[in-house]
Amino acid sequence: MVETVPDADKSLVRGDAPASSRVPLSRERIIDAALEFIDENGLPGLTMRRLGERLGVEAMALYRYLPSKEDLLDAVVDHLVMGVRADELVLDAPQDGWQDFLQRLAHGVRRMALAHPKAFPLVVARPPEAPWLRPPLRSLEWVDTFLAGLVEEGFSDRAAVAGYRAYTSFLLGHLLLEVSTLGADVGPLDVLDDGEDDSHRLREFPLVARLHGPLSEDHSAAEFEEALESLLDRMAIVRNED
Amino acid sequence: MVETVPDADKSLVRGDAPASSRVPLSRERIIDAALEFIDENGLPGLTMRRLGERLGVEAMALYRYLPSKEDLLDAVVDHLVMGVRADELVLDAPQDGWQDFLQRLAHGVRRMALAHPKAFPLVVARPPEAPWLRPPLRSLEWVDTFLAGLVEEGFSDRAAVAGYRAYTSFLLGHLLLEVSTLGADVGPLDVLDDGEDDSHRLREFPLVARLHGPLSEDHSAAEFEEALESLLDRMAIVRNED
DNA sequence: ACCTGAACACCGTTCAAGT
DNA sequence: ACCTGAACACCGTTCAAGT
Repeated sequence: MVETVPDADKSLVRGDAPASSRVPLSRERIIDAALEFIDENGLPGLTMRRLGERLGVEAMALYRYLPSKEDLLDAVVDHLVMGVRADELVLDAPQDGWQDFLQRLAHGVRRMALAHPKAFPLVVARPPEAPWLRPPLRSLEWVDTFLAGLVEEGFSDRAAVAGYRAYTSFLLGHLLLEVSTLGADVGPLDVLDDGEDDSHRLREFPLVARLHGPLSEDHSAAEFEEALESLLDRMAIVRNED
Repeated sequence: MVETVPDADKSLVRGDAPASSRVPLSRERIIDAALEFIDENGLPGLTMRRLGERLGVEAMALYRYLPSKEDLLDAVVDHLVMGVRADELVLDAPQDGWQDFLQRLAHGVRRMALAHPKAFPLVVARPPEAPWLRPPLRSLEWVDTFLAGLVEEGFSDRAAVAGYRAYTSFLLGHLLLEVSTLGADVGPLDVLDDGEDDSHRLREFPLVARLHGPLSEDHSAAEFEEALESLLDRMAIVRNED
């Protein structure tokens, strides 16, 4: 987001090397640039060489700050996951009960996902460090915050852990599907081919054809809300049974 | 699964080229081999060249049957999604009510996911052809079957569509997380590093340390069942409200 | 101290040529 | 009709060398 490069010398005619080398490279700067690149061009387009180019540097220079591309992607994921903690609307601990706490957290994660639809699948795809670090809450910090929040609000250990699992499953399913309809374009090689070929096959499936209208409507926000409420109701029952 | 190659000539000492070229290449054979390869070696290991090698052929030969690697991956996904229809335990239409229908379908998809944990993420990752073809039920066939099943059982059009969306979100979230703990190893480059570094950071998060036991237990099956029941209950309410 | 050039092994893909 | 050899443009990554 923040363009740290002073536009002093845009003198060079062809902007191939923006000479942003004034600000020295850093892990932070590389990670930010990678996320921006993914937001703009999609995951498959991200290349060490192209990322270097964007930073006014040869690809090999990046290896002084990150051991590999894998590590870069992990760092981007961490950046996103930790970014949710910086969201002022998401507070660290329950203030108005656990339900309010989980509501705010869910909306914070959703904002992150919608802000970076092409990067969010990464949060899911990177293999987790431990089986109980479940995306999208895949950090010790978040697991701790989450469990502490529930235990402090009267959940048993078992119920808190069960809640963590159900909650992450819910977030993942809903947000991944919502986001996939946004970040669908893999690049500029997108040929619009709707209409012809689709309607051909649609004649085989008259029900889908009839429901084409309702099927195309987007009610993601309302559906997210409803499913979240239903999950919280379910958790409330488990909590009181204990 | 089915080895169509007769083991007539395993005569060649080094098994580099299994000379399976007796059976001519075909789209089917390539897709099957690709799925097996992913099951064994993981997605990142799949390469046109290595897949050719497995089939006793140079990589370029594959291009007579599939236009690109992207198309190959799409074909693998289709193969998996359609494979669920061949599962005898999953029947096409409601026989004992819609709840039983959705239960059988959910378990069929789950069996597929657990049988191919390293390939299942593909079902999610491939960009959908239309926004209303939602993984893992991403085919006109399944959308039609699903909607027909519900409408036939008294759901309004709107309720059936809402059900389709809630149901796919549920399957995706639960199965992706269940499967990611299975297919976690990206290849043979897996260095086990548990113990030392983890326990170091764990001292910062005493609650996670305390709950390490419960957090490591696997109750996927029971949690899947419970969440599914809860979803069906929710759908039953929507159905009756209509 | 920080970056580059040249190189290596490996990709996906095309196409003329082999059998 | 079906497959291969050679080639192209592009990867991630290493390392000695430049400034």
